[in-house]
Amino acid sequence: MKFEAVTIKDIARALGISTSTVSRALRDSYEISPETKQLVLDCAEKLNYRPNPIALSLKERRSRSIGVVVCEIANNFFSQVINGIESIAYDKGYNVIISQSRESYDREVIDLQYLASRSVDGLLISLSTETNDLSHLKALHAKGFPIVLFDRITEEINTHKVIVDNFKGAYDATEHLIRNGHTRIAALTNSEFLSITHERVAGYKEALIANGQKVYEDYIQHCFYGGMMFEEIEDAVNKLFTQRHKPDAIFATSDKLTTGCLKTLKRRGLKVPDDVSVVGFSNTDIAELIDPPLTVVRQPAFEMGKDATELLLQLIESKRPIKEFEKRILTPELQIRESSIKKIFVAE
Amino acid sequence: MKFEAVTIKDIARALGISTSTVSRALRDSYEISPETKQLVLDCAEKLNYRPNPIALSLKERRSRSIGVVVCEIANNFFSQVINGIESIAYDKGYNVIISQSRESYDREVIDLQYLASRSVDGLLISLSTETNDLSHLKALHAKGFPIVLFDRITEEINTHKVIVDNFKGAYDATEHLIRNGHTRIAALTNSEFLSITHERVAGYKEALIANGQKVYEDYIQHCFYGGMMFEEIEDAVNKLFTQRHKPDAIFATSDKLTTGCLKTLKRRGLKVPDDVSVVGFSNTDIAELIDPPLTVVRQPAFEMGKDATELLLQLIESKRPIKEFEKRILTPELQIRESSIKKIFVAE
DNA sequence: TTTATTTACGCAAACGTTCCCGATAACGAT
DNA sequence: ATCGTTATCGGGAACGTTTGCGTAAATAAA
Repeated sequence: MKFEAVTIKDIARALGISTSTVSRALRDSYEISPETKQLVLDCAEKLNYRPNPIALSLKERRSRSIGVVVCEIANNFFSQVINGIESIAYDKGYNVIISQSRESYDREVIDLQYLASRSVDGLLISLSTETNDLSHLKALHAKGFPIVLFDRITEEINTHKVIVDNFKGAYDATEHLIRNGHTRIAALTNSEFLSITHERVAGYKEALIANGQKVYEDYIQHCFYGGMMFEEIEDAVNKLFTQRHKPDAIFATSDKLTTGCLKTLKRRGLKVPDDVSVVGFSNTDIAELIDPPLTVVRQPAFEMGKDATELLLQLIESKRPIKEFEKRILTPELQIRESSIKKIFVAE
Repeated sequence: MKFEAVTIKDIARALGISTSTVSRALRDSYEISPETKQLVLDCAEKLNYRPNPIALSLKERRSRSIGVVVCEIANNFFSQVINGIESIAYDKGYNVIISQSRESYDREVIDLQYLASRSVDGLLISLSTETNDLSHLKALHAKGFPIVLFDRITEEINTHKVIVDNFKGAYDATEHLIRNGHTRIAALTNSEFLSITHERVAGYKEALIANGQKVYEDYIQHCFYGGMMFEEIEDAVNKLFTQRHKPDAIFATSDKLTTGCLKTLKRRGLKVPDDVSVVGFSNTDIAELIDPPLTVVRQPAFEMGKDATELLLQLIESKRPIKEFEKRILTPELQIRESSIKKIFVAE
């Protein structure tokens, strides 16, 4: 179905004047007489004229839209980030175009190519768990295409970045478990390619060491696909419980891993926190409703989206090339609830 | 920062041929010699040429993008719908542009204007809870702009629609509560403007009547803003418990209302299901982890997104105006867990 | 050899805007 | 009467592509 829209030409024809005059009248140029302006304005109103953003984009060589690539939309953390992105973009008159990589490197490359071929003015991206090779991003970045990295970043590209203090988040969570008497703390985490994995595992290890506990590599389970299929998490948790010394606590480093872990434990009939304590990175808004109420490391997701978008628009709208880049590090919050408090010390 | 891209002209200049030849060579036209084609292809490859989708959009008067308006992205149900939308759009080479109305009528109108001014080829929309006047949608629809309504629809506009069987979902949920011995079932629901409110409340009432129970209007609490602010839900729940006969069960008709209801009950110290049972529409993926495991009416959100997008693309890509419209009604699923099972009948 | 057909390419218009240059007319100043 | 201003408008190129039409050369048919 073709949907015919009224253009500046229609107004010109209706009024018997030129398109240039119409254009200028609409933009309130000084070289158009007040009478003509009013005529044009009235006519535009009557015909319900709307400027064609595509023609404008072509002319101005900018689309006033930004691309977003995340692994998944249906995820508490990322949907909150997108919320933040949209809030800023909306205020500044930018459209938001969203792509999901679904944790696939190939899709990430395709998404990037697609978005970057000048249909968007800039890009916000959180890397997929499969992504190791960064040439697709580097090529774009080298050409001067505005990119801001958030959450899952890489040091290989010199641009604005927004993350949370993952080390601190993991350190605090682990130390909290230690202070509550846990001595065999396992970590359930993402692919080793990811920056967040490194930072969070480092925080976890450092907390163990600082508190005189040893790091057992067998206690660290990686989920290469970030738990995109449930079996992956199930296998990882099961491996944890086939060790000679079963863990007495699990630290999960992402939203999906945390809920996947809890489901697996429940299905195995393991009680939290009696049999095993759990604390995880999560942005769910019903942590308090979970059985038991879940101790989480909560990220300021909305803030992250806002900050990343502000930095991107700054990049896009700057006249001269920017050479100094910023790395914003937001602070995660440890929300302590019952899932991480060993009952044995409390009971009678 | 300007980001210069290589165009068809650059290739033409480099090869000393015309732009038409380049264009035709790239589109593998029969009237270009194999040698020239190869030359052009090689050159395009070397310069890393990407066609400019904006120029194409202007030429073809279509943008290959669709607009989506929902009240909120950070919501289990809607993010799953968007997931479905994106999956189809991606396959068909369409971009997805997302706007949030945040349950505000004014923002919905603005979003619509913005998207519809020919930057998108069609629109998927779920109405905001505030929306009563539909003239903004009607005007667009009258001009032949392709629109598909989903979830919160209206009968005032004749186009494709995709919903779930809200009546059945509510009926089944209510009947389930009745069969489990509940006699004072309250309903926590959205604004009366919304189609889903009507349908779900109707199902609730019908189930009561069919099972010989009376309908008390005081047991039906509406949240005009759909629970966008928590206090709204809190107030509604509190009102329920200031009745002379306190309800022994609550049926909540949306994701946000369900979780908000549970939070309020928890904060009031009311036990579910001992003090009051709860069943609600919800697409959370951790219903089983909630205390107690939550009985939900789950909507096939991903399917809904897919179906709506398929219908929209069908509308967009059809040569002649479509006059026969479809209303797809998907089936919701009642997932029974413990939150709706009165313990008193089970105990000792 | 002449004519008709094919092959392979270029010209230019078009999509909807903006904006640089002119162009015209009216008017006051010389 | 001539000139410079000012006010007001139109012509046309440009953004990157596609495509109808024209046309030259090469080939085939007569």
